[in-house]
Amino acid sequence: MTNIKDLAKMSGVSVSTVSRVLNNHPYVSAEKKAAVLKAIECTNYNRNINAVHLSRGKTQLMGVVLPVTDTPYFALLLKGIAKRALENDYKLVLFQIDYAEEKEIEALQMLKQKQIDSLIICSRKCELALIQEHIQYGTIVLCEKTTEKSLPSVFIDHYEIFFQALEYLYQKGHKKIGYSVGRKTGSNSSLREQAYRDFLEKYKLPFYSDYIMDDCLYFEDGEKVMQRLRSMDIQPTALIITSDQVAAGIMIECQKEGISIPEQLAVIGFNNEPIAKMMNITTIDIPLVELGGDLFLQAYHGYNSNKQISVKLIERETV
Amino acid sequence: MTNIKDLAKMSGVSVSTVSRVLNNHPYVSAEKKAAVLKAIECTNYNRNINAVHLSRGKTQLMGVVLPVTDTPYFALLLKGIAKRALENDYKLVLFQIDYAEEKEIEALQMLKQKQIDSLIICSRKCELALIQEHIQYGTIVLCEKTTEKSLPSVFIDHYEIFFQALEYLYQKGHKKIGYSVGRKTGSNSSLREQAYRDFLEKYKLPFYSDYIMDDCLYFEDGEKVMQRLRSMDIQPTALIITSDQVAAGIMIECQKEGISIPEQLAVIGFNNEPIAKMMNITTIDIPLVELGGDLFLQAYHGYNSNKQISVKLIERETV
DNA sequence: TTGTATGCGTTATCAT
DNA sequence: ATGATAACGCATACAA
Repeated sequence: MTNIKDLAKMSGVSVSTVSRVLNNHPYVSAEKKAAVLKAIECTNYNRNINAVHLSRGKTQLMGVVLPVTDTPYFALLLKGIAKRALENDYKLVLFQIDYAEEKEIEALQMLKQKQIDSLIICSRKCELALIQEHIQYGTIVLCEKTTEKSLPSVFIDHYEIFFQALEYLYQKGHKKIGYSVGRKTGSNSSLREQAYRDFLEKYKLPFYSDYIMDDCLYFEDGEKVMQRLRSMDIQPTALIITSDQVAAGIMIECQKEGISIPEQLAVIGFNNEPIAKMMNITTIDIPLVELGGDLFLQAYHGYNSNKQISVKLIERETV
Repeated sequence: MTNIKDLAKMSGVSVSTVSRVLNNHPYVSAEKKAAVLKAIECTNYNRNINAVHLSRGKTQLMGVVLPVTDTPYFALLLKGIAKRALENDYKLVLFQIDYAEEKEIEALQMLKQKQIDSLIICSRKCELALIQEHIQYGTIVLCEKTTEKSLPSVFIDHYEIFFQALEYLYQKGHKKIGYSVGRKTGSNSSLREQAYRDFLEKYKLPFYSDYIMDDCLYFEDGEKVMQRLRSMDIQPTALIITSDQVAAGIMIECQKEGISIPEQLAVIGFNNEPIAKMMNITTIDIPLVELGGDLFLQAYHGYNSNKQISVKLIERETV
């Protein structure tokens, strides 16, 4: 492997001059530049980027923490992040951590160790305090509401939108409303449960713990939801499902069983995934790709702000 | 930032001893080790990983090239890769390159520059010769049949399976068969077209160029397929669709229009995605997660082999 | 078992 | 405009 020292020797200049040519610095004469360029050409030279990183203290690498990549929510978020990364010539280090907290901490470690310049945490499991400790080592951006915690974030207000969806169903006459989430852990789920409990409180409605169904991430989980529904003494008349693909699974299951939607069961999906449009599912439109892009840009520029992304309910035919 | 030099000074040993402690080398006395450990504790020391990389010439980073991450095919492949990476404590650098060849070359560059130790190319656009040139810099594993090109790979035989699907439809009485692909570029698509042409040749069937439909990646593209079908003078009686989610889109569209499947239109999907099971779609089962895992392991161990993953047709109710 | 000295490849500082 | 040299932080061959 040839290095700049070799190049310097070959082209009869110093290493500094070679470095200047490599980095397009001004103040280097045309002849010398040509000589260096020629040497680079001849030797098929390649810069050792690790040396550059060590010297500069930066890596042009951004970490992305997410539990899984094969659900629409995270896939679209990642799509938005990756798109902006591509535009800005930044590389992404993927931490697909499958809800393992220790791996989340590992990502924080990598920031500390300067292997990555910044970090986007799409879904958090560790304590906020731990994240706080690490912001000194690089930019960290969260995808949850952190306005009062002085941590950078781009987020949607899950409490607000969930409450809104519940109100919508209530206006339509529903009093027994269940819902599904991906995982019970995570700040989004907490916010949703809070909204749910506040809603019940507001209208003096009873709380049934089995109305909250977790582990609903994939299409086929729609089947599971319907099974659970059957096992309930008092069945809900409406469901809020936090992914359209799960909602679609429910619809297909209902079709098989002859349950008519929305007459016998109302369904609100989430994300406004393409499948929601095709199957006419009433849903919450969340601009996930845009959200991902904003996450990237905020991490990229190191802004310490909190940006809320607005969402809206799209009325279709399942309520 | 404290470094090993500081630690050495603090604990009254040499930098080498500190390094040994850091790397769990044997032959270091308990007292000195304790002293170093204490110094590490006190100073909240962190190793600068870039310096380690420079010194070692390795980064523990593996690159993954793929066009998009939000289609089931690539999402599941990535899932398999990420799973193995997690197990083996390896980090992934994601090149979500959106079919841009120059970005593919950039990944090759990063291998050359030692920013990544190895590279998995899930979908290729650049010349094989270019890849050949780069294997000297690190392990590269492809996800396509490369048996004769002496390039490492884990693959499925798209020609064979496509031909088999065509034969299956022919046995069922279909003579006008169309198909869809994600992109026309890419080796998989070429193989499929070859199988298609050979099939037509074998049974002396006519070739209609509009029977090959590209840009079918997402659920909503099912709508597009049906539109194209309507515009044809002679409509196919059967379709091979290279993603179950597109096939699902087609089924929903057909349901809306009152076209009965398989009576009026037969459909074979691909990948055996969860949606295929729920909607009873006849499909080609491809163990994508396993395939992804094998891609990782081969890149990880640097094996120079060619592993074929077997697939099978799953008969359900759409043919 | 421990320490010294050198290398890794580049950038940055400071002369000239 | 150019060059010498000192960082950057760590690993390791070699000597002791």
